[in-house]
Amino acid sequence: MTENTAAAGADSTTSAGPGAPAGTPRRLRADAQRNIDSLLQAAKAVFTTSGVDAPAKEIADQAGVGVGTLYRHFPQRSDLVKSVLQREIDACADAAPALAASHEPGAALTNWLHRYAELVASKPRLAKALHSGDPAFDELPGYFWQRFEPALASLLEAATASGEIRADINPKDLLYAIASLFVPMGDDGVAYSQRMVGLLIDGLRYGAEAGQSRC
Amino acid sequence: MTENTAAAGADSTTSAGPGAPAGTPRRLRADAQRNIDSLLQAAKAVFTTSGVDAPAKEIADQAGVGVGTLYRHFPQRSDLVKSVLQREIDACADAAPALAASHEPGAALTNWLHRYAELVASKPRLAKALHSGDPAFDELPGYFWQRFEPALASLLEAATASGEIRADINPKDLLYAIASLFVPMGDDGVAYSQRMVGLLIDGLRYGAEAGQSRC
DNA sequence: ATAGTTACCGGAAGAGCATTCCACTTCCGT
DNA sequence: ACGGAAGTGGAATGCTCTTCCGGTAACTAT
Repeated sequence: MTENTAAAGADSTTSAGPGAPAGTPRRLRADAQRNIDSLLQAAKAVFTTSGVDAPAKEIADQAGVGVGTLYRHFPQRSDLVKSVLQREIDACADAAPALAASHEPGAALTNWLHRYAELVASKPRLAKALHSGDPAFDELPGYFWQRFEPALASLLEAATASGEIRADINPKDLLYAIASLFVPMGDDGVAYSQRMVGLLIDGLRYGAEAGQSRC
Repeated sequence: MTENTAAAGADSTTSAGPGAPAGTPRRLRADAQRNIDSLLQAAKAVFTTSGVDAPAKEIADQAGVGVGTLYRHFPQRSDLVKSVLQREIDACADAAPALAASHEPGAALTNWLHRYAELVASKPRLAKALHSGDPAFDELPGYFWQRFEPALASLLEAATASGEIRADINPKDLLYAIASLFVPMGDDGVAYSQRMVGLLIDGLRYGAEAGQSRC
């Protein structure tokens, strides 16, 4: 994961923001950036163990900062949830080029798809919060596709070019199909869903040799 | 997903001693029953205006009782939510025979379907809480079908017998279809969904004269 | 009808969490 | 090294949930 993480503001980092209204080219101080990282890391851990409604102090303690610092960077709880998800999306999307560089195209693709499935599977509570109708999360689905579609597209392209994968696969469809497999599942069905995803990936291979399979 | 028809029997009368458990349903005192009614009515109102997370005191005040009384009858918040929903389901289901007695079969059917659609449409937040994975609500879907399927079945039967409605309609399918129309909608799309339901109901009529319409 | 026996009511008290505020600390440019 | 500004931490405040118990009103036996 690269250093992204604007807190609530959604700005900062490298871009000076030409479109921004004379706003904040001010770079974040080093300790502030460090604390934000700690908070996001702690929040991710606490969210998975104690749920998204965990006490703020628990997150602050785990990050080794005061609650004031938490509220400074994430005035609303939804800001924290949003940033955690964005960071996870980034981490997963950034893994695509890395895998492409270190594996055969076919292996890179399947590895990444499992990584993606893992991400989708491990966030049932976050996904619920996300679809709760809270307008604070409206931008997340867009970010999701914006990051994942190009990432998968390049992997697919490489695998197709090397002849390991058939050519009639649409990235968005595949992402959506895998995500759908996990929707109805609770905590138990994860293994089942993993098997289904494996089947799906095998299906990708099939067409490469046999031309076109059934629907 | 497979809905389970869980037995929703579970009455509030838990026999205390093994000595005389039979025949002592321990009737509720009159004022207690009155307060429970007030609480359910108030909870319904507050849930729709302030959401399911509204303060307990707000509900107690609106019901004209103390918070102690609320917690006596509904120790858990989910108990209150569950009871409110059951009461609404009951009210809607009980409206079916009443409509059948006071209207032509066709009118009774369409009136009831609109009533049902209204119920489904007005409870997005409650529905969310219901699907939140909390096992406290596991029995509710079963109760839903158990009450509504027979209610609609009798209305459909009468309307079919009088020739106003075609015969190839399955009660459960129709209930599910109407409920589905409201799923993706937020607060704005209610009007749209209502139009779709109207269309659906018109479709029921169509087949009665012309045989079989498009899907 | 009356007195006795409960079940039940109501709100005050205790505990926990979210959020704010500001004196103090740490960083960065000069 | 120094001064100013950005950033920090945690005490303080207010709100809410939940429990508890003295008082009250409803049933019951006579």
